[in-house]
Amino acid sequence: MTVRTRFAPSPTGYMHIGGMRTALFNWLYARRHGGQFILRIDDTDKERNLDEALGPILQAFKWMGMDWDEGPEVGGSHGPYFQSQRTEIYQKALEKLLADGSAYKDFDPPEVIQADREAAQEEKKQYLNIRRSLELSNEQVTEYEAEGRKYVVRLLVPREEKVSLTDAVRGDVEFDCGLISDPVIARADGSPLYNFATTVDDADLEITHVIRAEEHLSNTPVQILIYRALGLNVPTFAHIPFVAAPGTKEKLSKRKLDKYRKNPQFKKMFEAADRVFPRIGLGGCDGLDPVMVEYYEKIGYLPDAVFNALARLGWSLDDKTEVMSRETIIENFSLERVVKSPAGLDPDKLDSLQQYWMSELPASEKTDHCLPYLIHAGLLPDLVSDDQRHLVDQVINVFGQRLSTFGDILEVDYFFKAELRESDIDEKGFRKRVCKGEVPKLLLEYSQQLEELTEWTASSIELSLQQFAESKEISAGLLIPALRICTTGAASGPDVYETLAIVGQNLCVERINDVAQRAADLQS
RNA sequence: GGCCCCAUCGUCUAGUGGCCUAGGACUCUGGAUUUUCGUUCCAGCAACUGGGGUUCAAAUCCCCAUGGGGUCACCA
Repeated sequence: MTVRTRFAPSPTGYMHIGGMRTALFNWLYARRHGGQFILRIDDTDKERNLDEALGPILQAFKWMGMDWDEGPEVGGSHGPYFQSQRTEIYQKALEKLLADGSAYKDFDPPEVIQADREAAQEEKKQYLNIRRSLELSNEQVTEYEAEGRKYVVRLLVPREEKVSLTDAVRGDVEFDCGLISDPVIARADGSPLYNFATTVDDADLEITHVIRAEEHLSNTPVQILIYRALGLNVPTFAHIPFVAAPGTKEKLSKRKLDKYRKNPQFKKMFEAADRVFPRIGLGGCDGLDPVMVEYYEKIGYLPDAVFNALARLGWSLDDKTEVMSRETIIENFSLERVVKSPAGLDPDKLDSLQQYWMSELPASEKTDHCLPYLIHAGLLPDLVSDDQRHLVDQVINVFGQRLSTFGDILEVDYFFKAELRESDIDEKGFRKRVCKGEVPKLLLEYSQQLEELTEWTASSIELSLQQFAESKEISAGLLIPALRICTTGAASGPDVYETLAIVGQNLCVERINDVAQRAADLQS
């Protein structure tokens, strides 16, 4: 039998990074065993705009490079893949259950149920639904229905039984049915509820392995009961640990964002968002946050890095392999090596993986990815000329390992600015490095030499500075930081000679004169 | 509260009774390289939640405690 796994997102308008990890394990398992990975959309909350709500989710899969064999856009032989379009299938299953007595119509209104629950609570007793409607004779049921009384359908739980399952990651787990209330499987309007719809769908789509987050473990006995009542094959279940917030054991949740901003490990991701997003027109952190997969795409992570990091969250290949290509991960993925305890997302680890995968990326691809940031930030026009592209190549080259995420390119925006404003200059560095003794005077003098330089390369600039320093009997180290500040405004950055070479002769001379003159004025 | 799950360095993890004076990676600290930052290299800090068993031998098996988490809807 071929392996078939699935991921069933609700169209919520964004893809949760923890959900992506669950999806990844499903995808990996299918790919490892040459099976199929299916995307099914749990869109029972009908009203939403589906395109808007589903688009970002599909985009996240595409970005991650996780294709699906059946589902939206690609179709497949087991469709439809939207729950909202599968109502007849549920209806049929429901009728079957009702017909053979595995389920029953419950005419108790919600208020009565609520009262029962409160009563149980008051007596400090475990609540179990009271099966009043089960006492009804067939005639009464028909009568009630004729009257138009509302009812829900409940699964009749065999209270004397126990349900056990062998979970692929957790081993044997047993539940006592005597403790399980009869779950509602269909609402008064006939619409199915999650546990029921999921079970019917998983069976109908012939899913062989249900790999999902551990919070579903307690849903499993009910689902197994439904499989049994319907006479369906029970798939293999694998309950994987959820993804926790960095440094915690709590499930990562979008509702706790305010708390995460203060989390020491998480903080820098929010700071990066504040730094990058406003500049590329994505408006701060309110729109994108590190709980969403889209955040990683938009801030400029490599899908390979996120893929690698997510795969390592709760799974390991062996005792030492950390950096893994997709191929390696696919070849080695197994449910047996999934850890049982929750794993906190580790931004530091992700960054280190990111750095590795970035270093593996061909230079021209780095340029391709950086270009949109520069364009959106208004530093380059929409149509980039060959010269401009070449400039980006050079900048990326000297920026080297400092370019971790593509958004980092904005840190060296000075290479793309026609003029350097006073506000662009690092104030502290300016006072400390430029407004210092003879420095302004020396800079003005040296800029004349630069102006006369016939060859404008990093090495010729370096040579000229050395000669100048010698002639003045000073250390070149005195002028290096000042030159950097004058030409870029930044207190630190790539090699100063390379930097000057890229900025260009005219601009360098102009900027040095400007800034040094201002320093000289301040001194007097 | 009932039920269920989980428990190794700060973090992610290796470990399935003897290869464990517990291994790797990230972070951090120190050093070397680099007239900045970063990179790279080298070194270092750092953990089996506690208590009982079982056994010649336990991080590994069993029990209890503690702690953490999940779940108990006409949500998914």
